[in-house]
Amino acid sequence: MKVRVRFAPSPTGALHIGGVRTALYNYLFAKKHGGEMLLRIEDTDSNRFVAGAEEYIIESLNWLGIKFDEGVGVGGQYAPYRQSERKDIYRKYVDFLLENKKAYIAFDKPEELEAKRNETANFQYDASTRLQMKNSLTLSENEVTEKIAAGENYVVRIKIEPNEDITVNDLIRGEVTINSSILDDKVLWKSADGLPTYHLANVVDDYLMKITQVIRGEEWLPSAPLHVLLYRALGFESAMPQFAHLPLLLKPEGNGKLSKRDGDRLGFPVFPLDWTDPKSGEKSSGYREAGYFPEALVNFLALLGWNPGTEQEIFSMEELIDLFSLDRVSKSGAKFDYEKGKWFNHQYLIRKSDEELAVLFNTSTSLSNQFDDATLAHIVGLVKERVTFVQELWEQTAFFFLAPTEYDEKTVQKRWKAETPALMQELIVELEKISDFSAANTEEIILGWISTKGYNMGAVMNAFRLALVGAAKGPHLFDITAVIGKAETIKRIEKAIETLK
RNA sequence: GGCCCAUUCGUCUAUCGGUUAGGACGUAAGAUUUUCAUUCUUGAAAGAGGAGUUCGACUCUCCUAUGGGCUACCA
Repeated sequence: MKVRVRFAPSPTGALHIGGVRTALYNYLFAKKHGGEMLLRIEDTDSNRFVAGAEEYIIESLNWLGIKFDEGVGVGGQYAPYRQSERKDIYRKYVDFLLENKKAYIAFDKPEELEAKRNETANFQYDASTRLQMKNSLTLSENEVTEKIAAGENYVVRIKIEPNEDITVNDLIRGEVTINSSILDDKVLWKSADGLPTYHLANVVDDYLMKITQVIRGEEWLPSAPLHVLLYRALGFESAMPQFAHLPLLLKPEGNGKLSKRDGDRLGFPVFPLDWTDPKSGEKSSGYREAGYFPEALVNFLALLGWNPGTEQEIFSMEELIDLFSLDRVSKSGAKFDYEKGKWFNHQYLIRKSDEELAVLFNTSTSLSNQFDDATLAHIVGLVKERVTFVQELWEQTAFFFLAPTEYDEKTVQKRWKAETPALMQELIVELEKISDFSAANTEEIILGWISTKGYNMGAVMNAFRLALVGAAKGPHLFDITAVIGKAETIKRIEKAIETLK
């Protein structure tokens, strides 16, 4: 049977990083088995619908290279893929359940239920209580039809038979068994917006869309037995998909799972892309805008809860697909370690060619075109080991483009002594004599000059660096002089002498 | 409260009854370097606790503890 999985987010805001990982695992699993993945939008809660969320989800996954074979934005033979557009389909199945006494109609109002919960500790709408409530089990058929005819609102609840052990065979956790008595008669059809709840819509759609594996977060594990019961009641049991409940992504400190509401307050983005909440106007940053490479984020996320059992850390999407397996997914939640995420980005950055980085660098800053492409690539290559993000390249290379306007005070105190100006004057004289200003040649001549004169290497070189860079940092000094050239090198030394005295 | 899931260095993890418990991030020290960084070397750092099962448990079972999830006409 062809593997078919789905990623089924709810458009209630930006997709967070945990959702991204779920999508990624679904994708890896599907591709590993030559199967298909579809995108279904679970918008059955009209109250929580957020404009733009659907587009955001699609753009995010697209950026990360997680591609759908079918679904919203792609189309396919099981369309529509937006649950709000499938209302009539669900209604048929609810009616089927009603006819077969697997579900019943209930008229209890939210306030009445609320009151019941307040007066009875651990109140649950189930086999032990439903006969005390207002529903088609306690009311006569006439009363029910009259109420409905009178326009009274009602919900449809599943009728859970008590005292039955229900076992869910989870691909990650093995057998999970619970007794049906602890389950409540969940609402399947809401009166508030005339739409099914997640449970019903989810089961019906997975069945109709021929889903073979349901790979979702662990927060769904408690309701998995309910879903199994729903498959049975609907007569879908023989086509029931397998379940795999993924461990959750946890906050780095304190406790709880990572959630949308964390925004930036944890000190790092929880969203793939920048996001502005349309209602509150609150802005949250995303990994893309923070400077992450999509491959790096994918690699980092893939390893949060899964590993191939080897000591390899860097994987391309193709390698991940090749190696992925659900039985190597861990069972316990993973705390999110942002520092490690940065390391992954650094690894991807240093693996990029100087030319490729130069292009990214060039577009990320608005520099003057004082250097040609080859020189720019050369400059980037000199410093790329030092940075995590492309946008950090500027602070590491600014002195190639601009002469220092100020000099780091500590370095001045340490490296610029009374005798330094005279030394620098001599250095200028030596530099003037050099015709081949390449790094190697300049270095040979200057170091030779220092040693024949018996000067202190550190005294000359550190002051020289201070004059060129303005601080005690930067790559090999003669790599800098070769790039900026003889005239600029001398000019900077003269300026330092003048400024620092 | 009830139910479910989990538990190896600070963090992500390897180990599928017999290992000096390995790797990575982070961290400490040292080396290299004319600066800073890189790089390299080395170090510190873990099986929650208690009972079993077994010749032998990190690994299997149970209990406890801790963490997490769920417990809506939200997903």
